[in-house]
Amino acid sequence: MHERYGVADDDITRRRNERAHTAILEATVALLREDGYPNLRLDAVAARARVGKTTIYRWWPGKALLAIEALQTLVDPPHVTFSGDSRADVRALVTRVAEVWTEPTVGDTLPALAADTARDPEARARLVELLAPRRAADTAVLLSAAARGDLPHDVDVPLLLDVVFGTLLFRRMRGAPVDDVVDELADLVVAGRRPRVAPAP
Amino acid sequence: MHERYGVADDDITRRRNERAHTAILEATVALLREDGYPNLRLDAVAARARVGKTTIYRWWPGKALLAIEALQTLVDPPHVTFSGDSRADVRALVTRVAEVWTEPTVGDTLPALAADTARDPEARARLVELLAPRRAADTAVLLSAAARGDLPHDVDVPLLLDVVFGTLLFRRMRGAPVDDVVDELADLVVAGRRPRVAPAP
DNA sequence: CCTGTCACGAAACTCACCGTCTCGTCGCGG
DNA sequence: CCGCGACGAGACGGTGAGTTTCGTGACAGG
Repeated sequence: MHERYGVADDDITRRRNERAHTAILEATVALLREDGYPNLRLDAVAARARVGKTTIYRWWPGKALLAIEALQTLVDPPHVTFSGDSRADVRALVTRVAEVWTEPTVGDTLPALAADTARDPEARARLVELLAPRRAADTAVLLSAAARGDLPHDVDVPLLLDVVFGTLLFRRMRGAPVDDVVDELADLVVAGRRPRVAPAP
Repeated sequence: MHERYGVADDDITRRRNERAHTAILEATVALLREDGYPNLRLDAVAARARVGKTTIYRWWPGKALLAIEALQTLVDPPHVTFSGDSRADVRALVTRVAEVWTEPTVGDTLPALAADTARDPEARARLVELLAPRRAADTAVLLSAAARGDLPHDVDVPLLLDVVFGTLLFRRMRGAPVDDVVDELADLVVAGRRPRVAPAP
């Protein structure tokens, strides 16, 4: 065949369309925020991005994968700083998670995507990848706390992260307040202290 | 008006159709299990239940509410027994939750419903109600453990339940094993013991 | 300067499914 | 025997996903 086909697909395909590419992702984020994933129409994305629907389908196989890539920027961890105080670091971690889940674009879209990709292992894998950078950053926080001796040396970090992510997401899903439990959750992680009800004022 | 309108709607409406009513719910459960919520077609429900689509829409406003009611029987708690041993009771609780979430009909459908009802507070309320009986039963378990002195007397029961439900559901959503963490989670609840990695065999 | 190529935007199109509507049937009470 | 109302079947309109078609403009090579 021709030699040009030897180059990576992305290099060939995406050279021309920087503008369209980012415009599509931005439009998707905006519409996810306004209408939610179930009401996201690709016609609307195309219209807002001033792009033909063709262009969208040239790069993404469908609605789900487009939404996943669009969420990436929102979910990626900001800068994670280490204070050296495990309690403070973990509390910051929990707060960051609460913020992401509370963001409507993420908190509502994520369960929708989980449902949409339930029967498509490949798409599901992509969805899990979406959280990978954040999980990596948060893993580092817990490992550093463990190294400092503030967590058991053989602590199951992934499971402990699931406790934080899962508890907050579940509260979001059932409409319970999320921000209110940050401290209790941080104490649970860092001290094994089970949550108490706030004393009467 | 006529006196017959004084009777509750259900009594009037549902007298005639016992058969159709249960057939619809059973068909919905079966199709949820086979195809998943996103692929659930009401035409298919009607066909399998040998019922006109009209009959479905006579009683349910749409797909979401029908699915919620169909899940009810699966989510309702079986018999909850108290052994008197808090650790054993809590472990049984966690196991029950893991079983429900693992059941594909529930574990896949619940996030989908959460997404579908994100912009409809009334439907969302119904969805939360779906879990109410189970939550009530599990609340009793934790309260009895607290009364026995095995949990702090002022323990935040709802939040602790969110930890159990949320952690397991989140693991299910991200494709991680659910059954494997039952013991660790039970220990977290009953002793504040943070999860450890299993020692090498 | 001309020409072929290729990605693009716009829009028409197909297909599937939701929710509604129509119609003929059947069971039940009067 | 008659009439009412719920029923099953299926046709219908509307909406949105994903595909196809077509005309345009940017760029490269001659």
